[in-house]
Amino acid sequence: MARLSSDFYDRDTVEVARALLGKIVVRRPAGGPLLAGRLTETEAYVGRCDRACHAYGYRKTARTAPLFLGPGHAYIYLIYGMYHCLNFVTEPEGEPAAVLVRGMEAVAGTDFMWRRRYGDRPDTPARRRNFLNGPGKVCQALCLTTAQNGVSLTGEALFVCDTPADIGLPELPPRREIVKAGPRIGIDYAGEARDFPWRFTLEPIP
DNA sequence: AGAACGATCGACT
DNA sequence: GTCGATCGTTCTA
Repeated sequence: MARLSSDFYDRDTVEVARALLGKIVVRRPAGGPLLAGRLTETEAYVGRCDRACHAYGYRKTARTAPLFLGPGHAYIYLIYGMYHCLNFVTEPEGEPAAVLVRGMEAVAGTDFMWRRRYGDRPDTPARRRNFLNGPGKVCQALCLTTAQNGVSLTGEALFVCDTPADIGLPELPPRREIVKAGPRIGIDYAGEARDFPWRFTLEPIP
């Protein structure tokens, strides 16, 4: 299956965060169906210069070690004691940095992901709106926990590809969309980095 | 050893 | 809009 190689991630993190929008994240959970989503919201985190990054100032600890594995690995951590966040490690090896996945649209395995999020609760407009629009929600739907922390994105369990055709699915209809940049969410503690416009969303053109 | 806190979410006023 | 849940990581002593 055609997937993005480590070269895709081996460059400036802000560029990767933008380039990932519209791409397809693919997950094969053990004993579950193929899951896929179209990325609609990302954020860049750069250890070298960004107080909001867990590896700010090249801080290497047990938690941040995956950020030093080099481009094309997953960095997944537990937050607030109950949710997980998925990141793709970027930049050349030795530069700890990553792109946080904050949102996506379901492409494959939708029913399975719905069950992961809501169990048997029925479909409502509010639940549709809030299905996959947050980092913890994405990990819940994709069955991602720290068990997958550090895995290579060139493996089978988790990777990104350009289009659904790359995994044998029908192409999606073309859409009018633009990339919007803005400040990142939930990092008010991060000093000057608080205002970096490193959050990217894919928005419909009005 | 102990305390503070967090790249969140959902329930509730 | 506010607030609590819940626990690993990190820092301080």
